[in-house]
Formats: sequence, C-alpha cells, structure tokens
Amino acid sequence: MNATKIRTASTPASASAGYTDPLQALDRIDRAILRQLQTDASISNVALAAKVKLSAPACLRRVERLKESGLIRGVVALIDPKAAGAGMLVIIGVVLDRSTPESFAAFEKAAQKVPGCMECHVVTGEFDYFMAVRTRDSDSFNRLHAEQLLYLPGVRQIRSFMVLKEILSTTRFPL
Amino acid sequence: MNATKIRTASTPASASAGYTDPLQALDRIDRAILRQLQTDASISNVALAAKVKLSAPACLRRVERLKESGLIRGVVALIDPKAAGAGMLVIIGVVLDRSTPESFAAFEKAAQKVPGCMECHVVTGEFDYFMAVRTRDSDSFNRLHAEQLLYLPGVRQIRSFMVLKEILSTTRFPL
DNA sequence: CTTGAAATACTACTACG
DNA sequence: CGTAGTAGTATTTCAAG
Repeated sequence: MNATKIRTASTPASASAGYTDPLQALDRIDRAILRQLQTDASISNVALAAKVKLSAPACLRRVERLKESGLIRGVVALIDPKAAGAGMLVIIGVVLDRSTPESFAAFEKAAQKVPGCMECHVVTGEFDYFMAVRTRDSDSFNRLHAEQLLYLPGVRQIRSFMVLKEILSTTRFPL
Repeated sequence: MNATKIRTASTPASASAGYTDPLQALDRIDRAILRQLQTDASISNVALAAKVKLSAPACLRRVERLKESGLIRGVVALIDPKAAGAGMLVIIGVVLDRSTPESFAAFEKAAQKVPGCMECHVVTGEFDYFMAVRTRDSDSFNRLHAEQLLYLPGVRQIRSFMVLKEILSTTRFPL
C-alpha cells in the first residue's frame, strides 16, 4: 500500500456510520482535477490549472500526488471498438465441469488469451464466470464460439448474450 | 463519420475473405504508437517518437491523425476502483415487465443514474439488460439493491452475480 | 504524401519566498 | 500555495526524399 497524504475536504460528508468515501473525502479541487482527467487527460497542465483555479506548479503537484497515492491507476488512450473493427460485444456466462482449483486455473489462463476478451470474472450464482468479448460481427463471433470458446478447458456450458445496444460503457467514477 | 486517411501496411494480412481488420491494416509504426498509448499515454511525444524510431514532429502528426480518424476515442485517467472505495463489482441481469419502447426508455434513463453503474447493455437471451455496478462491499451493495435497483422502472426480475475475482479487466485492444 | 532539421512558442519543472 | 526562472517539450516552417 501507498501512504501518500491526500487533501481531505473540511466537511467529511460521509454516507453512513464509520466510513468515508475516499473520493468524497477529497477536497473540491482534487475532485475537479479527477473529473477533468477522467474525461480528457490530454489537456495540458497549465490549462488544467486554469480550470481548477490554481497555479500550474500547485496543480501539477496535486496530479502527481493523486498518481503516487494510487488513486489514478494510469493514463491511457481509448480505442473506439467500432473503428477497430470490433463493434460487436457479447457477454458470456460460463459453467465449468468441475470446481477444482486446477480446473479454474486452467480456464482462467486460457480465457485471457481469447482474442477480443475484455473482461473475465469469477462470479457467484448459476455461472462460474462472466466474460465480455469484442468481435466484428455475428459471423466472426460464431467462428470464435465454434473454434475457441467451446474448446476452453473444463467448460460444461456456455451461454452467450449478444449485446444489441450499449446504453452505458464508462471508465469514469462520478464525483 | 470521419474520412482521415490512415497509413496502411504494405502487407494487408487480412483474416478471411474480403475483410481487413482496421488495426492490422495499420503500418508497423502506427501499431507501435497505439500499443504504447493504450498502455501509458502520459509519455511525452519525444519519448514516444524515440520508441517508435521517428522524429518528434512525424510522431506527433501520426498521433493526431489517429485521433482525428476516430480510432483513438480519447485519452483518459483511470481511477483504481479499490482506492476509490468501490472495490466490489456486481454483474446484474435484468428482466423487464413489458417489452414496450416506453418501458425500455424509462429503464435506460434510470439505470444510467444508478450510482456506480459502469456498464448497461441491452442483450439477447433470458435477460433484457446486463449491468455492471461498482460498490464498496456487500453491505453497500445490499443497500443499493434494496433502495435503488428494485425500484428501477418496469423491472420484473433482477439477478445479481457478485464478482469474486476479477481475472481480466482491460480497455486494451491487442495489436 | 511523408519525413526530418531548425526555429519559435509553450509548457513542465525547480527553487525559493 | 504562488512567483520567477530554467530546462525541456510541443508545434510550425520548410527543404528534401
């Protein structure tokens, strides 16, 4: 863990008993910085400083502290799935044959190599895993399904949910 | 749509008949640029130029073209969910009462306002929607479930799949 | 149509008050 | 936190491949 000190708001404004939301605990300026950088991090530091009404060095120090503290995990370019020829998204529920550690490990190792696999999570309930896979169209998904997904190790059942419309898909945390 | 011309590889190397993957169609340098920016876009342009063995101006022009073409949708800071006090992820399958346009519209409008909702998609199959919601812990999810999810308009059934382990969660497209 | 070298304008970063 | 100064970067211009 990292123990960098972060500026806290004077009004803690916590939700319920004994816990303060780390994001809400930030002061007004740090929140404004995060709001901006989550939306567009290609802004220059001087422009960012002007937006949050701070001098450039002070602003830069805050951004660096937010990175060092681990709150900002990284700054990345996002590729448009459609422009990348992967406009189709499929949610996949997976049930394994056996519930052994080896079985899970083998599946997880293989699942990460599935082309276009963006997410893969162990879940509770009627499925063992949920995956989110990006592909070009139904044809290419059908190929992926027949040639790769069905051959993932230890799979008993696969249920595919084709995404018809992406209502919301964000990396942003509200502030 | 944007019609900016992008550098194409001399070897198209397409998959199967009549289609070329837009990402694979890029030349070696553009792919190297995207690979880097998808991983860490906080790199300076001169450092990026050195990495891809190009002069700074030439490199900058390519990056700008990739943005203008729409392939790069944006550059953003990613917040670490755990550090933000939202270390728990839940996948939620939703079935609506009725399948009318009004019913769908009302649900979609409300779903986007659910605190911590990162994704919401219309899907085929036994559910109408899948949502991904980030929250602090099972307690806070229980509160969210009882106070918000159950009151989303037109909901017949909600099934929650708690994520026990995030195997893979990426915004990166392989190149 | 793209590249790289040089020149200029800004920006990031440091030292200090 | 801000001001002032320095170092380094982004960006334009232009000549050349």
